[in-house]
Formats: sequence, C-alpha cells, structure tokens
Amino acid sequence: MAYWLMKSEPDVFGIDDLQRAGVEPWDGVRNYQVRNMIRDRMQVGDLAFFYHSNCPVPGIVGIMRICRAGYPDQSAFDPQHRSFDPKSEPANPRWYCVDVEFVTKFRGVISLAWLKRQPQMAECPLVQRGNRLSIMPLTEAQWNFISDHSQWR
DNA sequence: GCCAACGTTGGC
DNA sequence: GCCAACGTTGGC
Repeated sequence: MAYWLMKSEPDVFGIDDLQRAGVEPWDGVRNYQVRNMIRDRMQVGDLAFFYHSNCPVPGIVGIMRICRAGYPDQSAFDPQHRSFDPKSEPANPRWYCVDVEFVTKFRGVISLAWLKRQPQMAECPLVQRGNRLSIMPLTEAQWNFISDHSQWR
C-alpha cells in the first residue's frame, strides 16, 4: 500500500465537499508527472492526505482512500468543463483520474508552516522550493509521523 | 494582489 | 533543438 498527499483548492473542492459526496473523481489533473503517478502507481486501498492549497491556512485537513484506480478523466472530454482539453480524445485519453472516498476530517489544520519546521518532512517535495506537484508520494515514515500527531485529529 | 518558480508552446 | 514568451501554481 502506498501513501499520497493530494492538493485541492477549498474554494473549488475542499474536504467538506468530499465528506458530503462520500466518493468523488479526483479529476482536472493536467500535469504529466502527476498523470503518470495516477495512471501507473495509485492503487485501490492507498491512503492520501487531503491538502488545502491557495487559501488562508494551507495544510493537511484530512484523510481519504483511493477507491478506484486510474481511468480516463472524463472532464477532459467536456467542452463545458473548466478542465476541458480538446487534445484528449476518448479513443486516446491524455488525462487520468482516480476516485477517492472520504475517511476522516481533522479537527484542525496541520499547516504547511508547521510541516516546514519538522525535520522529518525535510525530504518531502511539499516543503521544497519550487515544488509544483499537486499529488506526491509520501514515505511510510512521513505518513506515520503526520498521522501520529493525534492532537490534531 | 504580488511574484517566484516552473511547465508548456511555438517560432525559428 | 533552442529559447523567449506566456500561462499556471500557490505561498505570502
């Protein structure tokens, strides 16, 4: 089983939206490095932290579970969708998504500012300069370090 | 709202 | 294949 961190802007789709929906496609990824992870590496049963980006307190707000492995991102085919990409065709899809299901919402935010101060997180792309991955793998040690901070949950 | 960092595009 | 221009991400 693998561990992930997945970013979303709460103004667009936040942890509360996922809690309401239960299960949602994690669509709209338009970065090839991230596409490859979705398509080739994410498996049913993997766990992921839900990260709120581009908001007053960016950070980890909960946990979700991958409940469907990579499949073609339907939003790329829809001209009305904000993530529409005319270069992706159903016969030859360019973009992929997974389905995620809600597991837990933390009582507080495990903020990026706090994560940056933890030596255990120094190797995580999240805290490194210029990182632009909207989905990134975490080591088991990083996952356990964060989830063991139960005072946040 | 600003802007650094980085990815993509397209002319040549 | 180079690289300038442009678009996007996302913290602050």
